[in-house]
Amino acid sequence: MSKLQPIRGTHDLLPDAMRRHRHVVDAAEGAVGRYGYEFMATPVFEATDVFARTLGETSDVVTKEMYTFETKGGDSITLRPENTAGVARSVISNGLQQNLPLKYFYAGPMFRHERPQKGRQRQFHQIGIELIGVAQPLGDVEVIAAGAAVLDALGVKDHAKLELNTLGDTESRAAYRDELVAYLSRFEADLSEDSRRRLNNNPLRILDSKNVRDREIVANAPAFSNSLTGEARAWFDAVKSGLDAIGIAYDLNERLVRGLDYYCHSAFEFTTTALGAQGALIAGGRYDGLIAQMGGPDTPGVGWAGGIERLAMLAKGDWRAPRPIALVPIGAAAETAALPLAERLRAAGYRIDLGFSGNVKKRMKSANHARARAAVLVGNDELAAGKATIRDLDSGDQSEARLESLTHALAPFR
RNA sequence: GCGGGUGUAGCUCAGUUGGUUAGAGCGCCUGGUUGUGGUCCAGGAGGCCGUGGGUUCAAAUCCCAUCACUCGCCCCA
Repeated sequence: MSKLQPIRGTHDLLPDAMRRHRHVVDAAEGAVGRYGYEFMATPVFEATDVFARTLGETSDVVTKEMYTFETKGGDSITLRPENTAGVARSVISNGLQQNLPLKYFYAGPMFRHERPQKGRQRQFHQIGIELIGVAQPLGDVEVIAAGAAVLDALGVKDHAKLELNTLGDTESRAAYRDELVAYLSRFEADLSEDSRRRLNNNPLRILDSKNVRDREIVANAPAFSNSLTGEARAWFDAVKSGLDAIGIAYDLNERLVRGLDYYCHSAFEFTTTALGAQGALIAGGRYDGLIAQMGGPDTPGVGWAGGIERLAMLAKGDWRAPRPIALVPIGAAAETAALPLAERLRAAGYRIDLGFSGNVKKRMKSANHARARAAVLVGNDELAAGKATIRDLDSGDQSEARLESLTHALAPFR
């Protein structure tokens, strides 16, 4: 094992892994493209404020997981831990509220300083979509449907189930928060340390605690659904009936919460049990308050993000490298002729392997290693006759073809 | 940040109660084949046994520390 290792929590994407990775991105782009979402990208780093203010000063991501640096000019910048804040910033920066609704798809690296685990890295990659400027429950439905379509395209639908909850509107949440804090305060001494801390700054998160004692206490907590305003309830009902109408099954989960203030109405996760502790494949929700909170015009939004590595581990497909055709020159004269011949075949769309050195045996061996479909042998005999020998490397059959008509003769091996 | 497991060849792994030149399979290289791959045969290269310290006549093996990976907690995608 070499001493020179990548930074903890980061991984190289060698071609085998990269093809798998690309497949997730391409399949997702295709799926959400049918809903009108277009590929875009924001910078990998942003001013620290973009994340610190929007993700909530108390969230784990902000308090202990961000990669934050000071620039030579003295500004604080942060490697993005997620992409929604960056998209929101972009909407404001570019004055995009003039073109609503916006439908964006993104894919790229995110950075969180967490303890690495299976399906959890410090540099990881997400795909995601954002629907900005739609203040109707139908927006939530479409976003969720697009997520389901991505899972379907990747062949992982069977591994995933959709969990759904509502966080209501601001009024509902404030009312519930008071009620919940009142209830939990009676058990403050019994709560876990984490949950006691959350009691002040993030009480909804306690509903999500995995601590056994916390769960017992939470089991009898007042239900959020009772605090919903009529408007919030109607919104949620509309989302549910929209999903029903297109046959997307979901499990209601009142424990599914988001700790961040700007989240409202729909919160959802496509989860799996196939990846150990890392259950979330795609997670998202509505964030109507976000853009306004960042200083932009009051603009609603809803979206989700999915972990590419997690999806790639479950995705079904064939990731082998595409098969080339090997061009095998024999002798000095043939080597000279091979280079322009290779270029001509490449220009015609063929994937041509032309080795840099080696005798026939060596070149044939590496052709086999590259899983080439065919080898094109060109030696003095062939050159003199203006021909090439084509060997089918699967069957071993050989035939001859005139050099001028090679692009046609190789068609079966394309 | 907290707990458990694991670190031996490029990869997957053996390695006895501590004992002499640390092994296998796969992969890689060379040859058997001067213009023909896959199969077969023969040969070869490649290891500071994760790193540092300790115990011992002697450490891949026992002890301590450290780093990395991994599983779980936490958090999330």
